Amino acid sequence: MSKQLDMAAGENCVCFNLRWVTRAVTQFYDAEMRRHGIRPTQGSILASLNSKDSWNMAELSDWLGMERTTLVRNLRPLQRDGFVKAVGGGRGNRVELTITTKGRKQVESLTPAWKAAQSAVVKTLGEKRWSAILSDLETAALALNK
Amino acid sequence: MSKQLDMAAGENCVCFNLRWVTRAVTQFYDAEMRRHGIRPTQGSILASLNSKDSWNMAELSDWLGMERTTLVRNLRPLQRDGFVKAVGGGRGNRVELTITTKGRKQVESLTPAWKAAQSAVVKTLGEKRWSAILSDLETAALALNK
DNA sequence: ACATGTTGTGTGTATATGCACTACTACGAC
DNA sequence: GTCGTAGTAGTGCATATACACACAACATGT
Repeated sequence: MSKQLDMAAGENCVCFNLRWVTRAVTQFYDAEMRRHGIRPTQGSILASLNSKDSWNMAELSDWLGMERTTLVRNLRPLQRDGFVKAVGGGRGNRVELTITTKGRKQVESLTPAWKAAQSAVVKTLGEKRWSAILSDLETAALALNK
Repeated sequence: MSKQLDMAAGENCVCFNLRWVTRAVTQFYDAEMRRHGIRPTQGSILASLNSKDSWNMAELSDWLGMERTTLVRNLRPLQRDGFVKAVGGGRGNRVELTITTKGRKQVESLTPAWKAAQSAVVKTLGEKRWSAILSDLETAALALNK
């Protein structure tokens, strides 16, 4: 049987459905990661910082697809907890963002929890289907950013 | 060429990718809807209220897949602006949530903006793929809620 | 009548998100 | 040199999110 949804019907709002699923998935990852004192969003930021020596604000926000001013605020708990160091910055000045040693340790100790969540989520549809979905969603998101 | 992603690699975190795409899609819908003074999340809530005469808090949060305490707060701007009426409520008492006449009018005047955004987003991948993706994502989200 | 468990609602605190706006720097045109 | 413009970073305000907790009403067993 086909699973066609009527995309002109309000109940099938792409935005609402994506937000709904994202809430559920985020809660699932969060449940695995919270005992390390790190949220999924923060984990993504740390992982990016861990993959390249130095970033400035605009570069990193671009990479993460996160609004620049959102990133400014999302970095604060990570700076407060000593996972990220920001040198320079202030109005008009470039800031140099780097992950600290403590931050790298956090990424490492976090990895098993992330893997557990990721693997459980991937199992729901299988790797192939998830790969196709993420690839399609990336296509859609990039098309909207034009 | 195949588009297989390595789902064990950190860059392909399902949570991060869903959050990223959802941010982009939400911004897109929001750009269409904001001139009506309504955000996408609020629109979803109003549309639900519009589809059934009376809800209480737990029912509606369940229907929306939105944490109950999140819904309590998300309703506030809608009550403040006179789109939703809450009768009863308070600690321990059931609340009866209903959309007002003003709320119904808002839903109607909002519909063209929603349709414009929905249609533009659907065009990025085509109706068929979006239907399949939403259907799969629903399967995944339900599996995680077990 | 009373204890108790279940259901239903709201608050405290913290993070996540983004538009409009401010403010400073750097650099090129002149 | 200075003037304008593009680039970069941060703030004000409002919404969105959810866990831990508090509290009230109700059913039910004793």
